[in-house]
Amino acid sequence: MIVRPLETVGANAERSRSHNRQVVLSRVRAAGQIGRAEIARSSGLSTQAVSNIIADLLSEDLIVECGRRAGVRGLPAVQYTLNPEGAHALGVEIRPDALFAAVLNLGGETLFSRRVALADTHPDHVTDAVLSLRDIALAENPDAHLLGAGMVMPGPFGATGIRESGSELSAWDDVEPARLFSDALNLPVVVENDANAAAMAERVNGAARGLDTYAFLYFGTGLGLGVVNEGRLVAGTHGNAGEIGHIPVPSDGAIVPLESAVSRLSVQRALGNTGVNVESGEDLAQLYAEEYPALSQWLDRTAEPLSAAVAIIENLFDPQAIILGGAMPDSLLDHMIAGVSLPDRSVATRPDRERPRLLRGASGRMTATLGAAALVINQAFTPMIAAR
Amino acid sequence: MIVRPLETVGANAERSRSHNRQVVLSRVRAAGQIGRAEIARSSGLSTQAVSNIIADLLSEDLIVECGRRAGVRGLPAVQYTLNPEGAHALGVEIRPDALFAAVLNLGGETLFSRRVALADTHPDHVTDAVLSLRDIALAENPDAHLLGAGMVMPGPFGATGIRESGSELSAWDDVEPARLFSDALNLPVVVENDANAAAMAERVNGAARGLDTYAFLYFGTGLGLGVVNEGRLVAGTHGNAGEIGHIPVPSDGAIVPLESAVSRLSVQRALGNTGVNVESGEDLAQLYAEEYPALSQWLDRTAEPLSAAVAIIENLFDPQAIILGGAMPDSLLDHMIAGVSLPDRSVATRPDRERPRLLRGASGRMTATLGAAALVINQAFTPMIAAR
DNA sequence: CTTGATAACTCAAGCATGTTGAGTTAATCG
DNA sequence: CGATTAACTCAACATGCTTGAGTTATCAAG
Repeated sequence: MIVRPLETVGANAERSRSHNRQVVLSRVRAAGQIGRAEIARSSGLSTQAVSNIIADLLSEDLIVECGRRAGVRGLPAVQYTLNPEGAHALGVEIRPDALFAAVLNLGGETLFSRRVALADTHPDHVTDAVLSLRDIALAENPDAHLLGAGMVMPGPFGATGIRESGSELSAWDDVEPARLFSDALNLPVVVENDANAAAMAERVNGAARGLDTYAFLYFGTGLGLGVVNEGRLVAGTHGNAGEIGHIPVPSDGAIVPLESAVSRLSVQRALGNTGVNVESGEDLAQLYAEEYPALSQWLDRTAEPLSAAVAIIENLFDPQAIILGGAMPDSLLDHMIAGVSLPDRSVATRPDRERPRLLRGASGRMTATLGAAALVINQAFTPMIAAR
Repeated sequence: MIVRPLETVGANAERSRSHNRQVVLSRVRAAGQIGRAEIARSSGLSTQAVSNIIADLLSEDLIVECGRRAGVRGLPAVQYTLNPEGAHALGVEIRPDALFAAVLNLGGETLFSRRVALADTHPDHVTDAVLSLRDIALAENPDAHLLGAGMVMPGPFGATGIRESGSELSAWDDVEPARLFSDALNLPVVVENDANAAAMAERVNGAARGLDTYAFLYFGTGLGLGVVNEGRLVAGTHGNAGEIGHIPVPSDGAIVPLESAVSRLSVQRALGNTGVNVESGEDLAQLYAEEYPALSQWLDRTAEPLSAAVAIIENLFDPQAIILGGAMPDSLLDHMIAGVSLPDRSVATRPDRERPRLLRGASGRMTATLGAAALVINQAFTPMIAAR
């Protein structure tokens, strides 16, 4: 029950059905409400096939009937919508010092979220902690029907050049986390890094609703980028794509790694130099509200490197939008977005845009955890033959 | 018969078969030679299903038997390989002043390539020219069985901020090229930009053989990037992903667009300042062999911006390799590759790498044209349910 | 108010394709 | 040389989609 096997797989009747169910579900989600004939037209399936699948989905409570469409000739089409409470997903974020868990429903609404401290990051101990959080979540939501679990772990995965001793969970190097948790939870498990997960959270219930090609600039400890292309994460060879914190950008006449200028750590350092210690997002929001000079200066200095990063992302990925979010107060995110100078010479400059090029996404310390669950929700809507 | 409809489509028996054929073909290509049972194991299909498909492929001459596997217990497995001459693809590159065409076989070998001058870039005229080139190609290769045609056109597509008046084919703005050529040629047609097409050429028969996640830095007029993630092109919202020429990079203390420092145009300008006019790749190769100072200096100056670009690509995409190619002589490409300083702090630095991080790809003015045909060849090996 | 057009939907038969399990064949191993 | 192993074939079977005829509910036109 592990995910990422990645090899494209052959189709048979059973897998076709599973694929078609997801095609139908994704149409229902995209449309909000929709009738069978319309799904059939847009999916290339016969109305009969769609009818059969709809009957299945109804009996599993994944969708519900919601009236009939009137105003046109012919038999009024019975409309269907997602039933948000029809299925749920568990999201877990593992950090060196704490464990976060959340439960989302199909509609992307948060039903549960919790933090527990983590004394020991050894895989066995983490597994126990995850199991007990799962139990608490299920005790508080007895009707939750878990489709699977998403796990967020500190990247980059495997041994790479970006190792910083101490900052990672070294005992995990020989463990295959997906298998470990899948066996422990007895659920399908997806593992992703924080930025990718957070990007998915925006798609399931956030600024990326309705988008399928976008990038999410995630403020974590450093800075990460989650890229979604045609509804699927661009993960790279080892799942380490989007390490945007390390790219060289201009800042005040020098070339620096992006996250040394634009990140939580960077603002903490800047404020620390003035003797101010920020612990939480609230502290930052407070200082921002007070127009604390060192913070304003730091924000001003993010404009240049951030603009460069935006230019890079837009030109390399041609996304529908770039979303900023994560561990940074909304007010600061908005300020940074306002400060970005969007180059006119960019593939993103088009006369027919109907959406801003930069958006603010979900922020706060649960962002990645919610994203972990969102990975599973998104999967429920992603047709599966021929790709993960 | 247009490609890029993009919406995931429902599966039925017929589409499953088509998908499975491509799964089988891709396994045969990947393995070089392989038996039915092994394909079955790796694809999740039954041996019987694979046998049936193999029988089809044999009767269509797409594969051929090539002996039996010996040395193991049990009935020796009959092995199959691709028949390179089993199918062919037409590639066409449209430039403002000329039309290039090529025919590739399934093995990626070039059977035909031709250039004709283009007096008029009006769609009707271009279509006529394409048709007559197709006729010549078929006359010289009467046994060619065309699967489809790939078209390369100057990007970016649609109206964007990167328009440079005159450099584009403005009469094309209201035309849907894929439909136009599909109707004219009566073949399935794929349209891509030059960098993306060139990237595919490397995969079909070049430096990216066996890779499925890589980036191709393409020297055209400017500089483009073709990104392949899990065997599929990352095209972006409007097919304009990979416009790497416009990203800001450091060069000699300044921040410049990458292609102002690293591109064909850039080297021409640098040499032009010394009174030398380079017309062709041969001129450049010649100057390089002569160690012409202005060229050496230009090459030295590419190292810094190119290194930045490589760092950006590696950290954003986590590819198996980055390939440099296009309109630049091999000797210059090699020199540039040697000059790139690969950061140790990168997701690409891993102990278990068995491939260089930078490779030289196909170069020359036909690169993109061959890539156009390669798009079609690649498609023949790409399972199709649930994605373009 | 009737009649026809239209479109969604259902039913049942038909069909393509994959699966299963019982043989068959041809190698290696002991 | 017999046992074992593994690839392969055959035929019955299962699944899930399609097709085409028939039903129902609405709108539009006379």
